[in-house]
Amino acid sequence: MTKLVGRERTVVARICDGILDLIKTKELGLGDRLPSEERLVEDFGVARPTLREALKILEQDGIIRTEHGRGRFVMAGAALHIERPITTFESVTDMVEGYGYSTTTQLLKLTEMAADDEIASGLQCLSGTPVLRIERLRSEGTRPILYSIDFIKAETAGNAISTIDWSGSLVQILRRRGVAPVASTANVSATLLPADAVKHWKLADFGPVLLVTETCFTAEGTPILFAKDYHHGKYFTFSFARR
Amino acid sequence: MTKLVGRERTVVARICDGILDLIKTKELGLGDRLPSEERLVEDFGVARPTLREALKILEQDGIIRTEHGRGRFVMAGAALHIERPITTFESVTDMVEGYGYSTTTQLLKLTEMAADDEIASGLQCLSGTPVLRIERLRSEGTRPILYSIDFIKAETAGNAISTIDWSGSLVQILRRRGVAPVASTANVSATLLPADAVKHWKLADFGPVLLVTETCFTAEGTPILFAKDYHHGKYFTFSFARR
DNA sequence: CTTTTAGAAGACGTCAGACGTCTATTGTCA
DNA sequence: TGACAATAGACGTCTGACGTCTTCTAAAAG
Repeated sequence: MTKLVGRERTVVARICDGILDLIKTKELGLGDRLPSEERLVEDFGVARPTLREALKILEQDGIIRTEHGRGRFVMAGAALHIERPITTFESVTDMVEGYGYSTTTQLLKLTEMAADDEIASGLQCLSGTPVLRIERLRSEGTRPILYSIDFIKAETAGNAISTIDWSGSLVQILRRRGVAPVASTANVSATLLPADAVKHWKLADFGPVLLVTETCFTAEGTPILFAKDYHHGKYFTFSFARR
Repeated sequence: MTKLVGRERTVVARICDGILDLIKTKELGLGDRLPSEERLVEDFGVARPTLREALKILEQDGIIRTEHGRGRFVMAGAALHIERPITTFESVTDMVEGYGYSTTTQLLKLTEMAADDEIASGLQCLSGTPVLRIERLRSEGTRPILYSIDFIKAETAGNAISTIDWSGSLVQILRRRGVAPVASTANVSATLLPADAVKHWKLADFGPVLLVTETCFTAEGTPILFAKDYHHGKYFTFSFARR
């Protein structure tokens, strides 16, 4: 599986890391000019096209800026280092852990239903397609901090519904079934908890919530999971870079 | 200013657009294999290193995935097309317009003050540094939808404070002063309007707000603007891709 | 002596061709 | 029939060269 033991994966990746190191170790500051391609080629012992592929990546990432005839310069993006950018795909479970919370997950309700328009649009299937609705609540101690509703096509779970431990990471469950989500389109808004959830599960005084609605895709581009995560406003805040 | 009239800027950019077009026009679907480098080199009439720079960009963007010895494949990222991704830097003014709102901006209060810890951290200056506090309200008709507080160093405005029309786009004002913000680190959370703002400006029943706190940087990496934008929960929702 | 201008140097942009390595397929041999 | 070796296709990297853009400098003009 992994043949990248002990060294970098590719030369290009190694160069990227090398240059990022230069910036991280303050050898290069904001606005500074990078060494010329010729110098970098010498320093890293690589060919120019290879070096340029690496530089293009950094440029694309907003780390450096290129000016024809002048050189390359460390850009604001280099300072825009975000600890846990929301733009990096990760499971809710990992995200919550990353925030330092140790939560318990409670499966509120597991139902099979027909996809309504919103779900069908999220999972890119036809309205009425059988889907699994997984309603869960994560709590830090006794305090609920994340109410979520996940939808997956019923066929994805197959007939393993009853054997699955739904209180674990949904992403991991899917990964084990060979349909690992690797990316998503997401949407964030501020709202309140759904009224029926408040009533059914006694979730009053939850306050403003950060609602993240996302459709997760496999590497092949198949929508595999549609999720609505209601993050307690006091416990969650998301960071990202804009450029 | 613009020497890119009539044609693409660079060959690499032209290739990127060309390949994205292939995907957009459905000539290439999710999971499909791209033509080989050799074929693409022929089709686009470019050299292989040049082509590869373009492909590296698309790979970095999550549009395609590369497998050594197998080829390149259209990835989920290609479907992850977001209309107005929050991860693209733009002024609040442009953002609001992009949402189709035609708002009027009201300058609530303009004060000079000493930076507290939060502001100092945002603008990366010392606590106590003189800053301008620009408190504004954008309304759609009579309905307030965006309450914002912006901070810039007093020295940035210089002695032009009184001559500036603060109801315009702050980003544009800065741009005209030669310190155009081009990127930012941002943070989003769900909360309510600050109590004092509600009281002073009669902003009750605003409901849950999406608070975006961001530090904007110039191309040189100088923090130039620290902003707190309270978006009305019912009127704003932000999209982005995660990968 | 000052100003203008042309040249050179430095740096990025692109092209051309070659070789290595990885994957998958095919065909042969046991 | 099954295992293995050869081969073709595709990406990864290297070498070298030429074009264009920016800047600086030094020579030429005033």
